This record gives sequence, C-alpha cells and structure tokens, in this order.
Amino acid sequence: MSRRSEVLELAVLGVLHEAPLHGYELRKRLNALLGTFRALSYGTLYPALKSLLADGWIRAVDPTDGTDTRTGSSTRTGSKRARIVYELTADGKERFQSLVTQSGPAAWEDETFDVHFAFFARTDAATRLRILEGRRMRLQERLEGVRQSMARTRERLDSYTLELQRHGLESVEREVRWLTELIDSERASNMTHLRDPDTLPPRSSPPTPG
Amino acid sequence: MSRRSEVLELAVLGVLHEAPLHGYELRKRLNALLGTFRALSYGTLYPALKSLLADGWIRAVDPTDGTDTRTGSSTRTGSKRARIVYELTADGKERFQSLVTQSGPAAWEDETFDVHFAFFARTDAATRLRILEGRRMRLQERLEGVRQSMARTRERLDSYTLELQRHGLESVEREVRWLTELIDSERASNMTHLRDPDTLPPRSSPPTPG
DNA sequence: TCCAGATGTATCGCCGCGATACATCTGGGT
DNA sequence: ACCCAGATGTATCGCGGCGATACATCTGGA
Repeated sequence: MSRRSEVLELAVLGVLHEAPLHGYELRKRLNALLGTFRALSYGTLYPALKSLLADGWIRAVDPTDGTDTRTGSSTRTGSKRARIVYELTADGKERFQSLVTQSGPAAWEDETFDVHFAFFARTDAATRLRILEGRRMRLQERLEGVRQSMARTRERLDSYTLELQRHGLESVEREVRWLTELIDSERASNMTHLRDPDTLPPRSSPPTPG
Repeated sequence: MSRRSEVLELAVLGVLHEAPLHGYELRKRLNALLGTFRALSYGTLYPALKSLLADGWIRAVDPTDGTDTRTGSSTRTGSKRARIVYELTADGKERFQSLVTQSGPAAWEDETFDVHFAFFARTDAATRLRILEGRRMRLQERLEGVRQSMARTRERLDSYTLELQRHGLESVEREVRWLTELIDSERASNMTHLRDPDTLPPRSSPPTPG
C-alpha cells in the first residue's frame, strides 16, 4: 500500500542516516537540505514515516521509557514532552545504500536529481558520474526539444513570451555548464583510483566541486 | 465544486482567448507556452475544461452539426473525427481580464508567476510593474532566508551539499538580476505615457524586454 | 494492404500538499 | 508571580492535479 515515491523515501532515510531524529526536527533538516524551497509538509512527512515503519526501514524510539544513558532513574519524565525519535534499522541502512546507488533515469529527473545529489557524499564515484552525465543528457534533450519548438512557432509569439522562453533556455544552458564542471571535477579526482583500485570506500572524500 | 486553481484557469482562458481550440491542441499550446517543461496532463486539462464550462467562462462547439461556413450540406460528417472545440464566452473574456489584472502575492509565487508573465502582452503596464516588483521582493526574501540558514549550519555540510546550496543561491540571484532588467525596461518605456496619458490600450505594445 | 504512430477524448486511483487541530514548552513583559 | 505569544511537537483530512490507462480514428509509408 501507499506506494510512496522513492525519492521521498531516499530523502528521509538519508537524513535519518546521519542521526536519529523526531519528526519536527527531521522536517527542518529535510527542508534545509534542499535549500529552503522544496519544502515538504507534515501531510507528506508523517504518512511517509508511518509507511517506512511498516516496511521496517526505520524504528520509533518511544520517549516515555527512560532508556537513556543517564541513570536508570527513568526520571519520571515528569512534564517532558513526548517526542518520538525515529532511527534507521539495519535493513533501513541497506535500503538506503540500494536507493543511493541506483543510477537510472529515476535518479536524474527533475524531482529526484536534487535529492540524489544531496547525498553524493555517501554515493560511490561511479554512480555519481553516471547520474551527473544522465542528468546532463536529459537537459540537453530538453534543450533540443525547446529549440525546435521555438523555431517552429517563432513569429507567433509576442516579445514577453519570447523573453520567457529565452530566459528558461538560458537557465537550462547554465545548468548544463554547471554539470559539465562537476563531471570534469569528478573525472579529475577519479584518477586517484588508478593508484588505489581496491580502496573504494563507502564514504569517499568528495573532490571539492566548484 | 472542484476549486480549480486560479493559475490553471488563467492559463486555459488565456490560450483560448487567442483562438478557439480543441483539447489536444490546447494542451500542446499550453505546454509550449510554459516552455515544454511545466507540462500539464489530460487528467488536469479535461476536468478543468469541464468546470470552466460549468461556470460559463467557455462554450463547447459541437462538431457533429455542420454549422460551418461551407455549405449547409452538413456533409454527413461521414468519417470525420469528433473534435470538441472550446471558445471563450463574453463572461469568460471578462473573467480573463479580471484574472490577468490581479497583482497580489497570488500573481508572483513560484507556481503562478510564469503564467502571469506569459500573458504580459495583454496586461496593463501598471500591473506588469507591480507583479515584477512583487516577484523580485519575494525572491530577495528567500535569498535572505537561505543565507541566514547557511550561516547557521555552515560547517555541518559536506562539500556536495554546499555546492548544491551555492548553485541554488546563484540561480535565484540570477533571476533577481533578470527581473531588475525587466523592471528597468518597463520603467523606461513607461515614460511614454507622460506624453500620451489617455492611450492606455488593452494591448499595449511590449517594451522589447532584454 | 497493413500497421505504427500521431491525433483525439476521457476517466480513475492515489500521492502529496495546504489547512487545520491540538498540546506543551519557553521566554519576556508587567 | 502571572500571562500569553510564539516556538516546538504530533497528527489527520480533503482534495487537486498527475501518471497511467483505455479507447477510437486518422495518416503515411513499407
């Protein structure tokens, strides 16, 4: 049931992978990660958490029991607010690895690319490269389509519509250049692996892009 | 019922304002107008058309009756495929004017700005200016927020996440510059109205932006 | 002649979003 | 001490729009 999108799943698992969190904080981190825009609401988050629980990828730590490092005093928890902390299970970590490693079209479409990119620090170099190149190809296809479409309907457009198209095109071209820089940067730092073929660490040191 | 969003309504009315169209062609124009991305599906379009019909903003021209300029032969319509052509009613034209003239936040949010801009050729100069300035202010608020957020969480981010933030920020800054150019361009061409105060044509000649 | 692909209309399931409700904790003003 | 506004926190509900899908007809080329 619920068929939640994989990108949402990846985002939540990825943030929880760094540290166990409760919903409120989790949402803030998620939104900060994607740059303040791309905000996701509780109407998205809580159902997602519920379904992740059902699948066994995450576990909820009940706050009322004093199972904490400090004393066994249980502390009566008195007035302490009930926060529900979520953390990855072992299966969840595997699931995250599987999602973050996938490098098909599902990883470089508009809605998914940003999230995959955000976790590049935990993505192996080969996958990073494939995603960046896939994304660039996708955008170039789009450029091609828009250019043809503009050539076809050229004179029927007023100058405002034309300006809108032009600005959109330029934005995409700019993103292509950005991707190219990143790809070059990745390629350059990948030279290292020729010296060190066996050391493909799960957390490779990022090649300081840009 | 159905509470369709005003931006969708504006887009459909705006395209039909230029010429009566059937659904398939309407969708293509809509998508071309917004630059190929921003594609809207039939699952969006047809319900919207239905609700616009119910509200009386548009009218459906039944294809089966031969009410055409050519002959009264009705032509048996033989094998002719049934296309349903939609056109604006008088009320629909008024509605479009009312929507295109509105210049509140509803006109410069992410999802709406593009559509409003696309119809600037049929928007009066004062409204154009207000929308452009509102949009720019909106983006600047966003920049402010992101910058503070980045300053707050600075060192906790790996270089990929940082690069993502940087690129996002730069994109927004770029759009602000774009808007500023447009605003200046509008202001410059508005000098004209000092010489010609009464001629505020419903279709003002666009000031060749960019 | 045949069929693949473009043209065309239409609906259905369901995900994710905005709105909303409700409760508790904190800090500053008076 | 007291109050209350705003941040913190969990959770659900309605429903709008999207992708998938179905189905029919028209066109052009092998």
